[in-house]
Amino acid sequence: MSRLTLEKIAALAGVSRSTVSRVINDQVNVRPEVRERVQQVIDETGYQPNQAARSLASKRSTILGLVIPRNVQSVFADPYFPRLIQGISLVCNENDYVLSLFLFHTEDEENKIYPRVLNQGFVDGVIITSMVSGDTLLDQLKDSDMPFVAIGRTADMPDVSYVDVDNVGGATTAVTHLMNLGYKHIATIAGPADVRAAIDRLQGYTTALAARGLQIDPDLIVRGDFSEASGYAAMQQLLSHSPDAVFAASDAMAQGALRALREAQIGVPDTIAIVGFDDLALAALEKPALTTVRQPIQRVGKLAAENLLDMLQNGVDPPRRLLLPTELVIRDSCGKKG
Amino acid sequence: MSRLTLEKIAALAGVSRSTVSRVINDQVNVRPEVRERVQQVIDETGYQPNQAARSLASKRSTILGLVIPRNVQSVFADPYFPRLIQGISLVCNENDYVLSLFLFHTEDEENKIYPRVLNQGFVDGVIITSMVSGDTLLDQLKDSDMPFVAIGRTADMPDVSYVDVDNVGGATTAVTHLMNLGYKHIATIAGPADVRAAIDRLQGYTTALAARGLQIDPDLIVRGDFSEASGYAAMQQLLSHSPDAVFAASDAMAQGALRALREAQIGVPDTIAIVGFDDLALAALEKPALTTVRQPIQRVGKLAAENLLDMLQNGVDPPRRLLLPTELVIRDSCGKKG
DNA sequence: GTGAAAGCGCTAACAG
DNA sequence: CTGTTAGCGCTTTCAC
Repeated sequence: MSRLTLEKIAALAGVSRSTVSRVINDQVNVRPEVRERVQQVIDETGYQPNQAARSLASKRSTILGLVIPRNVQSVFADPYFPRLIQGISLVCNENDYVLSLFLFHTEDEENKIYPRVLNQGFVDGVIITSMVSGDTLLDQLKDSDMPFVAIGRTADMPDVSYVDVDNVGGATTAVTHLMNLGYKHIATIAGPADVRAAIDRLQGYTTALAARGLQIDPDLIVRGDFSEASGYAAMQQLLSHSPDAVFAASDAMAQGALRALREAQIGVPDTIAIVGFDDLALAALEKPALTTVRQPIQRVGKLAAENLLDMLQNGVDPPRRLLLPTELVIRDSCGKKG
Repeated sequence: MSRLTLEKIAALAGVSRSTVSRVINDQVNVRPEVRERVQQVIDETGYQPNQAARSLASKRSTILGLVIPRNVQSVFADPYFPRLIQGISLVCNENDYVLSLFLFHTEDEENKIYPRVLNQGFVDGVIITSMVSGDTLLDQLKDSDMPFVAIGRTADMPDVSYVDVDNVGGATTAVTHLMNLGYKHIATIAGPADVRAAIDRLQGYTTALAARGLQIDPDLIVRGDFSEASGYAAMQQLLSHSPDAVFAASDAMAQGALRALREAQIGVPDTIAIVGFDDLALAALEKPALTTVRQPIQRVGKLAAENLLDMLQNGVDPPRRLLLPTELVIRDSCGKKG
C-alpha cells in the first residue's frame, strides 16, 4: 500500500518533508545521523516516492523513449532489435531510468502518438532508429527541443547525435579479405537503395575494389531487401555472370544465396565463396559456416543510451557522433584460397 | 514549446480550466459550440496536456509495463519477443497507453527496480512473461495489488489472469499427425523440465501416444533447452534408438536435429521424419521445409494487453484465462507416408 | 543543516 | 452545462 507520502515519512522520522526529499535525492546538507534515521524509516516502511508527483515538480520523467518508425517496423522482428533493446535497457536500469517503447505500425499512429511523445513531457529524451533518409519522425525530432540520439545515421545530419556501426569499413574489410584470398570476380548482393546501411555497405564494396584498381562491374551488383528470399533471388540472377565470390549485405541474404547455390548444386566455397554481414546466430550454423561481418549491436544500444543520458545532464552540445568498428568473423564460406 | 497549460487554453477560449479539461477528456456536459471553440484553440496551439500533472491528479499513468524476468532474459533475443511486443504495442497505441519495458538481467536489478515498478505508480498494470514455475517476480506481483496478466501460465495459478497457447493440444496434434502418417517409433526432443511450455508439449506427446494405446519409451524422450545446439545433441543421442520420426518442442531444436541428420547422412523425411514447434521464419526455409506447430504469438500479446486494459477498467475479477489454439503447418519434413 | 512555503499542471468533486 | 475550489505528492527556492 503506497499510501505513504513524503509527509508521513517526515513525521515518522521527526523531520520536515524537505529533509526527507534531500535524503531520497542524495543531496548534501543533511547531517549524517539525520540522514541515517530518515533512511531507516524509509527502509522499514518500504516507502517509494510517487513518480508522477516527482515528475510534475521536477519537470523530468526519468523515462527514455525508443522510437521505431513504421518504415523500420517491418524489420522489428529481426534479431537485431532485441539486442539493441538489451543494450539500452542495461543502461536505463543502471541509471534509474525507464525505457518506453514507441512502435509505430501506421502513419496514423505516428501522427497521433508522436506529438504526444514529444510534447507531453512523457519522456526526457528519445532514441530513434532511423534507416531511410528523409525520415519524417526524425525531422520532427530535429525541429523539436527534445534531446535525442539516432541509431544509424541517414542522410546528412549536421549536429545530430547518432551511433552507427562502420558499415563502410566492415564491407571494405570483407571484400578485401576475399581479394586477399585470390577471388577475382567478386559480386555483391546489396540492400535497398534508400537505406543508409545498405548504401554504406555497397560503398565499402566499391571502395575495396577500387583500392586494388579493379573495375566495378554493374552486372555483379544486385539489390535485395535484406531478406532471405531476396538473397535467394539475387543469387540466381548473379549466377549467369559467374562470380567466384559474393559479398551479401546481410546474413539473411547470404543465407538465401546459400540456398540458391545448394539448389543449383554449386559448391561453397569451392566454386563460389560467400560472405555475409551481421553475424546472426544462424551464421555459425549454416552449412558451410558463414564468414560474416559482426556488428556490435548491443554496444550500439548501450552507447546510444549513455550518450543520451549524458546529453540530458550536460546539454546536447556538442553533438555526439559515434561510429563503432565491426569485426570480420572468418568461418568456412569464404574458403581459403591463397 | 509546451509552455502551454490548461489555464492558458482556457483563457484563450474564454472558458474555465474545467471546461477545457472536459473537452480534452471527452467528457459530457459541454455545449457542442463551446466544445468546438475549445477544440479549435487546442488544435491551433498544438497544446498537449502535461502527463505528470495528469497522472498526479488522476492517479493513473496510462503506462503498461512489460516485465521480462532475468530467467527469461536469456531467450529475449528469440524471434518470439518482437512479435509479442508488436501485439502489445498495437493495443497500447490504440488505447492511448504507453508501453514500458522492464528487462532484468540480474537478480540485483530485479531487487532494485521491481519494487519501484510496483509501488511508484509508474505503471497502471503489468504484463509479465513467466516461464519457469516458482518465479519470484510473479509471486511478488500476486502479493501486490497491481493488476497484471501473465504470458504463459506456470504452475498452478488460481485467480491469476493469463494468456497462453495450447501447447498440449499443439503437441498432440503434431504427434497424432505423425501417427496418422504411419510412423510407429516416434521420439521427442523435449524442453527443460521446469519450463511449463516444455512440460505441456511433452504431455501432448505422451497424450497422443497413449490415445492410440502406444507405450511410452523413455529412451525416445530426450531433453534439450530449446536451442539449436541442444537439438543437435539430442538427435545424436536418439539415433541409437532409431526412431522413424521425431517431434521437437521448438523449431530451433528441430533445426539442430536436421543438422545432426544431415551430418549423419540420414534422409529426412525418408528415414526419419521431423516436426517442430513455433513456426519461426526459418522453418519454411529449412531443407526440407519444416512441418511445425504455429503459435499465434502476436495475438497472445494483443490479448494480454486487451485483457489487462479491461481489468483496469472493470476490475481484476474474475480472472481472465485464455488458451489460444495452435495450428499444424504441414510442409515436407514430416513426409507423406500413407 | 533544516524547515516553511510556494508551486508544478492537472482532475474531480461540488456548487450554482 | 460551467466555474470554483481543493488538492494529488513532490521539488525547490528562500529564510533562518
